[in-house]
Order: sequence, then C-alpha cells, then structure tokens
Amino acid sequence: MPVDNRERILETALDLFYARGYDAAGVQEIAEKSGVTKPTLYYYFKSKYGLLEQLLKSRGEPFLEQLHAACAYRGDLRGTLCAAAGAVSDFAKREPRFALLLVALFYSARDNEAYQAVRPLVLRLQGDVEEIFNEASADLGNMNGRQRQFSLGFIGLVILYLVMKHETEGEKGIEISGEEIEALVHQFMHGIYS
Amino acid sequence: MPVDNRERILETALDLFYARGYDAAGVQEIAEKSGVTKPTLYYYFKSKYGLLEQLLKSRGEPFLEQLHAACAYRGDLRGTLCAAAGAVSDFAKREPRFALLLVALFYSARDNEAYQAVRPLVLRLQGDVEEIFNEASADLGNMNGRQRQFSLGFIGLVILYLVMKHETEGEKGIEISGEEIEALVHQFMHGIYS
DNA sequence: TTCATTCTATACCGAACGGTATAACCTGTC
DNA sequence: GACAGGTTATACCGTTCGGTATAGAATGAA
Repeated sequence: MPVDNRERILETALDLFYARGYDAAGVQEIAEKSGVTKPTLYYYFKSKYGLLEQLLKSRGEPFLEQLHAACAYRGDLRGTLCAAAGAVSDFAKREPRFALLLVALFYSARDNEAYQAVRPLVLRLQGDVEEIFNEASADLGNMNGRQRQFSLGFIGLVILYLVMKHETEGEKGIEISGEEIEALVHQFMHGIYS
Repeated sequence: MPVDNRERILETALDLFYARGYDAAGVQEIAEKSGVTKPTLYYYFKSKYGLLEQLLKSRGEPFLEQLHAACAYRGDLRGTLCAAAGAVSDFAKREPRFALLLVALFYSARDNEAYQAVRPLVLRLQGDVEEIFNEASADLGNMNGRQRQFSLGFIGLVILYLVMKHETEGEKGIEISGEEIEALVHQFMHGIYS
C-alpha cells in the first residue's frame, strides 16, 4: 500500500517493453515484477494493448504539450527549431527509457499492434513540427510543399542524436547540450538552403 | 515443385517479419503463405531463430561485401563516404523490404531475440564504416578518438534518408540520387569540421 | 534397384500466451 | 455497521505458440 500500484505497473511495463519489445514482454511477467497479481493489472488496464496505450498517454502527453509549446513559431525558424529540439532533449533527459521506447516503436513494423498504438502520438508530433515549416514558409517564401519532408528530416536528425548519445554515453540521462542543438539546427538548415 | 521452396520460405519470412515484426509473425503463417507445411520449414531451418539468421545471412552477406568494398579508403574521405552511401542506396533499391527490416531491427529492443540476430551484422557494418574514419585520421590528423561517433552519425544519417524516401515515395525501390548522396555527405562533413 | 533428398499429411506435444471467474479480505469513509 | 474501492489467491479458460513424431510419397541419380 505504500506506493501507487497503477503507477508501478506502468513503470514496469515501460521497463519491459523497452528492454524486450512489446510482443515479447508478457503480462504475467509485468504483473510479477510490479509485485502485483494479474487480476490487479487487469483491474486498471483492460488489456495488454490498453496498458501500452495508457503508458503512451501518461508519459507522452506531457511531452507532446511541452513540444507543442516549443513549436510555436516566433518569426525565427532557426530559433524555433532550437526550441523544439531543446524540448525533445529536456524530455529525453528526464525520461530516457520512454524516449528510447518511442524511437523503437517509431521504427517498428507498420502492421504491428504496438505501432498502431504510437501512431496518433507520432502524427501529432509530426504535425506540430510541420506547422513550424508551414508558418515559416509564410515568412521565408514557399518551400514547394516540402514541409513534410523537412519535418521528417528534422525529427529523424534529432532522433539520431538521441540514439547516438545513448549509444556512446549509456542509458542514464541522455542530454544534448545547447551548443550541440545549435550545431544540429545549423547543419540541418545548411542542408535545406544549399 | 517449380520453384525453390527454401527460397520461397525466406521470401515469405522477409515479408512477414517486415510487416508484423519478428515476434508477431508466426511460423505457421510463414509456412502457409509459402505454400509449404511446417515440417518442411523445419527441414530447412531448425528453428524460427535459425530462419531469421539464415534470412539475415543470405540477404545481408552480399550487402556487407559490397559495402566493405565501397569502404576501402582511397585517400579521399568525401569520395569514400559517397561510395559507402552509394552502396547502401544501391542495395536499398534492389532490396527495399530487407533494408527496412534491417532498420527496424537496428532500432529494436536490445534484449529481444531478433536484435541478437542482427547484432553481428550491425557490428560488421559499423566496423567497416569506422575503418574509413580510422584511415582518414592518418591522412587528415587525429579525430580525438571520435571515429566511433562519426561512424554512428553517418550510418544514422543514411538510414534517415532511406526512411524518409520510403515515407514520401512508397515502398517500391528506394533510391537516393547521386546529387542527394553528395549533398548528404557534404552536410555530414560540414557538421564534422565546424 | 537402390538410395538419398525433398516434401507431404496429419496429428500431436508441452508451454506460454492473453484474459477471466470466483470469492474473500483489508481499509478507510459515511 | 454498512459499504465501496482496491487487492488478493487460486484456478481456470481457449488459443496460439514453437516444435516434433511418424510414416509415407515423389523425384532423380547411381
């Protein structure tokens, strides 16, 4: 009774989904490692899929809100992109395992249940970033409808940085420094305008 | 009897692993869609894991050899990186589904069986690319031991291009043009030297 | 003809899967 | 003292999973 069981289950699910993948992680095991029985798990989450959905919602919602705010265009593409990348970096620092789980799901098989669950989240993320380029195009002249391509590329680049940081530095607290963010954005924009 | 059953099984496995993921794809279904019974599948591949291994070997080996050749340093970092990226592009054009399967596995959960299977392939790939930077450092001065980081970044960037191409153009024949490859390499090196 | 290879059909195995039913227990609130 | 929310233990459900046992049939080479 000390801690919130529901929260513990979510935390354990995050650990296992991250380490083994959604399909390979068993409900039984999640319950056991949470110090809880299976009926308790099903008392809070009506299915394994529901568990993943709730996990994505509870951890993803704050991230999406923060990112959405950071994506507000302030008449400066470079600055806005830095803010967006900074929001991702902040989040990845606070919740490294969840961030990496998102990456894995982002690249996972399209017909897999787990991908269906992240899809709405991914779409909102893409939409927010794309909006930056849409608004920038009003200021900077048309982008020939390549906003989508730009946003995909930018997201991919930020993800790449995350994974690299994780690969070289270990799991605890992925952080991208301010200088690195500016360099990344510079590199990205240089690519765009050349 | 007309076609090679073993090859058909590999092809079907590629399709299903790609579409649904390794864990979610069932052996039974692979056998059925190959027009073959389960014992036949097990006659060629002693386990599901063995099937994945053989798939990675049969499709991956030619790719790795081609890439290895392309990674031979010719006193010109820029040119060598273009050659390496070109080898990836060629391969992705010929075998788009396999290339995308590799990407998904590359980013998948570390403790998953499937990741264990790609690991040797990934290590060889990384090693070949890293070798480019090692040899270049002899010519261009030391890189402060950042060869690994550079190779990870370069690989990630090429992968990002693949996924973007796939996302925007559909699945049949991912191709990266010569100009795009040069731009990509330029962008990457600009990032390095700034 | 013999023989190995390739493959079939069918049927089964034990284990694990996701999920549920039942019935009782604790704890705090009203 | 009644009641609701949270939780337990236990046992079970049907299904699917990866994998196998058995016994035989087609094929082509020696």
